[in-house]
Amino acid sequence: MNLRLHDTATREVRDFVPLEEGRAGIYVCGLTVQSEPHVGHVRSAVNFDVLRRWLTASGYDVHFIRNVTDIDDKILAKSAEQGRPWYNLAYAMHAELTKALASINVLPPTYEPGATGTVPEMVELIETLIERGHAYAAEDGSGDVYFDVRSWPSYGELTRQGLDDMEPAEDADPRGKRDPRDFALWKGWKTTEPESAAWPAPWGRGRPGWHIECSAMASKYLGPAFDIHGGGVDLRFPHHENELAQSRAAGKPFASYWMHNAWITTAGEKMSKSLGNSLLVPSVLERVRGIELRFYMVSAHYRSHVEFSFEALDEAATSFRRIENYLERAAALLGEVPANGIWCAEFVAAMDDDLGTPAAVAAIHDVVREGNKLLADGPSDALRGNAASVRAMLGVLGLDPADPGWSDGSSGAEAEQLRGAVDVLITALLEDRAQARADKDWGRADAIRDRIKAAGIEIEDTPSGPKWSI
RNA sequence: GGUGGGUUGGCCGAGAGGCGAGGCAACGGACUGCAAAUCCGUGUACACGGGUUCAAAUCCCGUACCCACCUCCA
Repeated sequence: MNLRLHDTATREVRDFVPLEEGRAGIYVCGLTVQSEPHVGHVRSAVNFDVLRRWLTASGYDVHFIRNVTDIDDKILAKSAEQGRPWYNLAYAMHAELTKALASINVLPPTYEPGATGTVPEMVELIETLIERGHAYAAEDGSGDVYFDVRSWPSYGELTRQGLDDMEPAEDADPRGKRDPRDFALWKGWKTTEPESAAWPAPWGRGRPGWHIECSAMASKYLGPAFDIHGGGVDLRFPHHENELAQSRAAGKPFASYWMHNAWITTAGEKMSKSLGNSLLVPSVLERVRGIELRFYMVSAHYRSHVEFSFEALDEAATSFRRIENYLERAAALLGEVPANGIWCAEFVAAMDDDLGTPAAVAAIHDVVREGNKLLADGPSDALRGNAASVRAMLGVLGLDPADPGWSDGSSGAEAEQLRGAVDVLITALLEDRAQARADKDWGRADAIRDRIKAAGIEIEDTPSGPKWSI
């Protein structure tokens, strides 16, 4: 079976046919770097990271471009509020985003262009649109340039909306627009804005409109036609609709497939406020590990709305530990298990069916159950193959616990040393307990175990002796 | 007004006409000195009302409720 993907433009799951055999170009709308990322923000990144990994695993040469919007109205407003330069805010928040994505093992894109670094290409694109009669400089002398939606008959094709059915924007200031639905390609500099937030252009200094940046960056790095364009559902309209219109109006075929991920929202209006900051990625990671947060996200289909709750998050973490425990016990028996095992047929079928990660995870659980049975019979090739298979499938989802991508500061040399020290101490206590057990002095044996437990360390008796874990 | 999505067992979360995905929790059993972990077993879930069909969570019609988006900012 071949990979099939849901295409927003056709509203159906279609076979994925790349423009060029064996190669896939993907453009994903990243974030506007205006504040710290919360779990909702990073879901999109995780979803498209899974797409990218599956394509790569399936043999495609993937070119993955994810942009950063580093200049826009919100950034200007927030930086003014905070009394710091806009570029400082954008830079700092970009760093936070990078950190957050690394903490959930999202691979760095092939390239991460920023809007401010692509201004000349945007100016070129706008010039083309003006030449072709699809854009015009505002008549009010503001220096704004607008896209002329009436000049593009197929406007609305992505979301299947007719221009005349759209709710008229009553509060919109028509300014120099010919039609209230025309959107800004270029925003003329205003005296209230910092001079550093403006770039030279034939229509006067100014800054790019929101939509033009993605058209320019996608074309620059992937070409006028590319395979997949992704982003959150809220971007379908107006952002993606506008990108599509302006790109096609400029003579570029643009994306073959449009993919949109659903949101994570918070439960109950009453709670949303109090949850507020606690949903920032670093804060969630005080409760669960990055790999567990990622597992939580991957457990739901990317097009399904997820209502975030800490209960569900904890449950997902418990579920993931079952898989992780299996791999640990297999490794204890076999030594290092290779990461290149085979994917089971159910897993492949699930992933090929529009990235059916919930079914893929179920397939992994089934293999783990088989593995747990094999574990009882001691080391074997079957066990090795099974564990390698689990690692391989987890790897496709970015969830292989042994992936170096999960190592952070806490698992460095210092942590290793600490672990060694704890091991010596616990081993001494376990020797006492073993003696007590040999003497059938259960009271003393359990007291030792309880004491260790009170320190936050669990003791499990396994066929190969007691094992400790934090 | 327009466009699209949703409502599944105690909980999370798949599926899209025909053997109850998977996980978490619970209960029973096996194993264990006791645990833990693991394995085996236990559920008559598809918002509501009609209809089509040998067969409907799944298709059709209607109803209710919820959500997203509708042109800088939404």
